[in-house]
Amino acid sequence: MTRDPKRTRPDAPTRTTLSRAYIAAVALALVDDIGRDRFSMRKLGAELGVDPMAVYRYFPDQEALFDGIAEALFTELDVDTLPWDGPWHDMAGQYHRRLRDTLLAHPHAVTIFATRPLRSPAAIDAGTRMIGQLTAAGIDAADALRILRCLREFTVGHALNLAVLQLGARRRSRKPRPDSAGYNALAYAADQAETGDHFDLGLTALLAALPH
Amino acid sequence: MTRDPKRTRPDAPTRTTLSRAYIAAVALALVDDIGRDRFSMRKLGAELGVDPMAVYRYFPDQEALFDGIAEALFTELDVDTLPWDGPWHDMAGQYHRRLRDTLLAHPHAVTIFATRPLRSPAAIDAGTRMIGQLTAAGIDAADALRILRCLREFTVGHALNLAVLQLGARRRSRKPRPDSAGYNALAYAADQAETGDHFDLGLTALLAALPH
DNA sequence: AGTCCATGTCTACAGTGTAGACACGCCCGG
DNA sequence: CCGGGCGTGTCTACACTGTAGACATGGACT
Repeated sequence: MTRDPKRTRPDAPTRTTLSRAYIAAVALALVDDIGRDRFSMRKLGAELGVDPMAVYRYFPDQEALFDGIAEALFTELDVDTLPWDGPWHDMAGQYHRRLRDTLLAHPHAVTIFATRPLRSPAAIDAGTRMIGQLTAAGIDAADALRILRCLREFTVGHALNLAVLQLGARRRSRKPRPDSAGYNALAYAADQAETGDHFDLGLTALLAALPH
Repeated sequence: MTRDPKRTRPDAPTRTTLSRAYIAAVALALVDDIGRDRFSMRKLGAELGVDPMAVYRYFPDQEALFDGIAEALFTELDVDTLPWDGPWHDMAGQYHRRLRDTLLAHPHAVTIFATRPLRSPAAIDAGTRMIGQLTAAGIDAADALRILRCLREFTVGHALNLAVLQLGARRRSRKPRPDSAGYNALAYAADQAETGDHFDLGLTALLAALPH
């Protein structure tokens, strides 16, 4: 089961005190390990080597901690290294591909990311920069936001769908054999289409049909 | 707060015994009222006028009950009345618009729907019918599945995003005034773009760029 | 030296999902 | 007619959850 027994867990920064970022990173690693539903503040405390209540000095409640996890995922995107100077199609394409890859690297955390708005300064800053790049290309600001929302919603929906399928397949393991009665056109198509290889199809379709 | 004090709750079918469908419908109504996080089996039992443990005669656990809620949402789509005989663009367009409308009518239940695969017979049947309509139009089965996945992922991602924004706005109520420092290009664009009116943009873009 | 405050700890409480034994009504073979 | 099974709802109990509130402690600053 644990393919990677020594799962990478962020090292404590010489263990002086806790910090929001460190707690969020450990919480993310714990969610990666055991999933959101098995996650608990007590287990997080144990993982931190600290009383569970200590976390509440840094986050008002579990919901805020999950906001922190979403933030940690966002910083993993490293948006500063995007092509902010080229055509916006390149920037947007790369950004959403990175978003997809990052989310799929944390399948257990995708629902956490997908179910809350990201309002951290870094995220807002990236959003404004994107809007700016589109308006610089002659696109109305409102249209720019619409376009970016479409791309983002497709990407997040895609990652969420894949994560759900992948995690659900683990416990069900129901794949009808080609000779069984349940093997219909849908199952046949699913056999042909590798799961997840349609992301580029949708992304390029969206980019192609939207204004340049 | 409760704009609609007498919230429509499905009538008991002359109250002989419970049933999976009835329990799922009441659970959905309860989630609509109080949200998924405040939902509990005990409250569901109270709403049903029955011991909480009675539900476990019909669903093995809460997760299975939520599967039932997702099923209830799917049946609300009434897929039989889709234009199964016309061009598949019409069928797919109408289907995903209905899906969006239904999900937005249950903002508190969107996360439940989005975070589990739908494997009910009705859903599988609808899926195979859709695949069939696309292959009848000369599209390879694997490509048909890819196309449908793109559309579905965009739609679900969209509904999830809107639900999250709408529900989050209720508790935060943070909308920067135009004269404040936090009013940047993103906030300006958000003021211009009505939330949610970009769905047609993305859907038609996807349909236009995909094979006919 | 004394005060304050940030940080971590402890206890406690209300509420959760659900396992397992129990009670009651209906149906059906004798 | 009966008696027993069985489907359905009930009750109790347990391990576990998030988190409020009081407490300890150690270093920093006056």
